[in-house]
Amino acid sequence: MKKSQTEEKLLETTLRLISEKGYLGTTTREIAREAGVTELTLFRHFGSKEKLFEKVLKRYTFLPKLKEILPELERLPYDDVLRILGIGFFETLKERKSLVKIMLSEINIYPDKIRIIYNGFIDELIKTLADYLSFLQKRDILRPFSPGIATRAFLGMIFSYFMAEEIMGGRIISKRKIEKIIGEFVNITIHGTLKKSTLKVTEADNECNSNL
Amino acid sequence: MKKSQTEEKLLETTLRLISEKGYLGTTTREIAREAGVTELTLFRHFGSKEKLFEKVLKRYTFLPKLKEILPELERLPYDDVLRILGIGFFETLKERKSLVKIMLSEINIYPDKIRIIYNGFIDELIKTLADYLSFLQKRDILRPFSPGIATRAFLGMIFSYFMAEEIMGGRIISKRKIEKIIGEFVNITIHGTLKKSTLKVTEADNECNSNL
DNA sequence: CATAAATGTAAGTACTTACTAACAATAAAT
DNA sequence: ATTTATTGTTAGTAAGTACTTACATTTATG
Repeated sequence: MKKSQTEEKLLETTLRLISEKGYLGTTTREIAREAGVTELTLFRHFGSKEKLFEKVLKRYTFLPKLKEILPELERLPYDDVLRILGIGFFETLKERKSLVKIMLSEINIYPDKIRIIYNGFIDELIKTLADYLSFLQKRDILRPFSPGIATRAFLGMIFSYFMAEEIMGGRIISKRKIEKIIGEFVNITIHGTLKKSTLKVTEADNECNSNL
Repeated sequence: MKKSQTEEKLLETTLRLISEKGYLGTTTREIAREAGVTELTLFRHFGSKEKLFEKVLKRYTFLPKLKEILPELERLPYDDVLRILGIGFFETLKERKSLVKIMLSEINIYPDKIRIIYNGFIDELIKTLADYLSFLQKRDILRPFSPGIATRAFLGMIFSYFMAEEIMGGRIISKRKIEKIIGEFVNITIHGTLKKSTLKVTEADNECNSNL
């Protein structure tokens, strides 16, 4: 077999096994067997278990596709932007579920390696969406609030739902269902961030929360 | 030393070490040494490493205190209820940070043991808050939406923030800062769930989201 | 003080781990 | 077809793991 093919198979297998059983819970013998090669081949290609792990993290990093599609979205209505971004975020998490699992379980043992991936994905996404919210604020469409925190609120709803269902619950959520859920999340976020005048609101609605 | 004191020390030490280095990354030798006893003492008390781990999970389970305080809150204004519950939720996560770390890193290896804890805490909290939202909907204070999903949205914001900062970021968030952040989360949730008429809104605000 | 409960010491077992050495067999490239 | 790159086989090492046994020592309690 060609060198690159063998390495590819080993990387795949390592990603899967470590996401299922953890770094320490996965043995090099097992990886090699599941990849259909000898343990020695594994070491000839990657030198050590830890180097193999590092290559896995580099190879299966998140794609920055969400950041790329946002500029095209800026002419769509607010709720469509949130919906498309939200669904894209969830689908990315689902595609990279194995990587997410590894990040969660190995963050304490390899914080540096994991944080590089985490920041490269989340920070940029937050910044992009926050800039968009900030833009809508300046156009007086959204009420005043911290765009960074609102972004984290919206993405946080989705991430927590993913965590609860797909990671902790071990369930696989259908596309239809997640679209419905994210639709509700979008509604809450829209009503929660739109300027009241945009909602055709009268004045003196500051105490609206206290009269219950 | 008294039996109970030794066991207590061992349980504490196990919680801390496993939360830092994972179940497989923590050796019984190390636990015993850090607890100031012999490895043999550990086995005499708990029989096996796994049984010790189970006792740790049982002992340091989340307290259901949030559920208990909610009935007293029902006469407070909506925003105060959310704020108090949100801060309480975050503080609980922070207090049990070690347990949260263990749950995240061992969910794949011991899904049954972990899910018992997870469900015992989260499910009940969601149900309680969702019932409260449902109650406000029936009194026509909140607009129609799924109470369960809205609850998960609100708690999800907070949980994700906790994950991002305290777990992935390794930062410790001050009480002052988290109160400010949760204040923003509460604002979004309130505006996102209150009935428009409560916001003194005119009719025909259905298309408000599409005219951007 | 005396009895019993708890802990320590030390040695060891059976097993698993990441990783290596020497040599033979196979597949790919020229 | 022949060289070269890649893999397999087999055996092994040194270290670490959870856990045990037998016996001595300490500590708490009545």
